[in-house]
Amino acid sequence: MTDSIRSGCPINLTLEALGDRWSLLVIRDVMFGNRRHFRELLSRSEEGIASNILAARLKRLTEQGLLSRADDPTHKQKAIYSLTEKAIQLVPLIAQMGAWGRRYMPVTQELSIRAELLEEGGQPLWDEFMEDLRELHLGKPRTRKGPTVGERLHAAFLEAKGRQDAEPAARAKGKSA
Amino acid sequence: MTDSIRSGCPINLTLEALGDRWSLLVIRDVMFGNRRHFRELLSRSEEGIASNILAARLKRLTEQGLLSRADDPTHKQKAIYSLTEKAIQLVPLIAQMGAWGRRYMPVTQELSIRAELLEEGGQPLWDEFMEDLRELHLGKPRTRKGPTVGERLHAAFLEAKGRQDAEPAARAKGKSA
DNA sequence: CATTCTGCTTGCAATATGCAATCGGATACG
DNA sequence: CGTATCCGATTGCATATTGCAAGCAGAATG
Repeated sequence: MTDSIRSGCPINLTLEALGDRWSLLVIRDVMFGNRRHFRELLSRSEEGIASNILAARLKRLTEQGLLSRADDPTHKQKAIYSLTEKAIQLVPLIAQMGAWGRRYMPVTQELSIRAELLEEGGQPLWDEFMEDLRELHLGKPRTRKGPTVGERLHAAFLEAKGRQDAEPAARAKGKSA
Repeated sequence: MTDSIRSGCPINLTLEALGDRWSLLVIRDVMFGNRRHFRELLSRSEEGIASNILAARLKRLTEQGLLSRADDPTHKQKAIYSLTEKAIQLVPLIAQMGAWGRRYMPVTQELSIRAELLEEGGQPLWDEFMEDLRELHLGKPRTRKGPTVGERLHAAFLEAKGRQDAEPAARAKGKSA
């Protein structure tokens, strides 16, 4: 996490901002899981981030202008983390990461259903998602009606999860009943 | 560079494959700079990679199936590194990284001209570029004629560089003559 | 007043990175 | 030949980052 700039190349600078093992995972959890508090990010983390690492990343991401931090009115010690526009603009990048990972890495079905939908939806769906995120994190009311992209992704995730839970062990043998 | 899998999430797995400070820069140099030998990657590296890190990354990327290694017939100690299809499929991801970096990070004009062109060209240009890379790295002849995307990007880069060299220091004050 | 929850810190061991020097073999040049 | 250069790495060592477990003080809850 040294902040010294090695070169002015866009790829390099993006890598310096997000190219470690945790930063983008934190943003993913805020973005797709709507985790807004420290404890939520800590205890519901799929990968099991350590508290000191999470604290360091939240601090750095806030300093970098990717997250903003606000007091929670319901609890004087609670902090609410929100995505900034800069982070919301990462949606296409994250979608491409998901698409590539889904194609070439040993992903689990359950966790990749969202990536699949994002890939199928393409830029129009990404734009919708970004609109929804702006409402959720920046307070800008959206014009579109109906369920948000986040809700649709989450519903599909739960559906895939339910389908998998109902059908244990059978997958490994390729059976369907 | 631990290889233990933390979760089956596509984002996480992509991050585990490429989410360090150097892996993607090596791929970038092979892809855009057509650096195919160890020494080329080492000495012409914009960010100044150390030889032990480069060796470790080349080894790991080869093991991961992102690069392939072949003997150079002209020199028994030379190795030629080539992109695999898996790495060529990173073009959209890298293009999005460039686009985001260009928008939000303090990039240098000279080094971001290629990212700009890739962004403007969009998916059709990315597809062309990937076709060209397949010819260069996988030996698959391309159907299209004319200069490759790599050549066009490089020409634009040289042009931007020349323009900047001819006009020293003036940029900082916003003068044009 | 004790318990739980809040974001976050500390100590410490393990791992990764950065840097400079160097390796043994292959090639080029005289 | 002989020696200088090039080849893809490797080694030793200092520093930086990570991972893990435990603990912190203040705020809310019962």
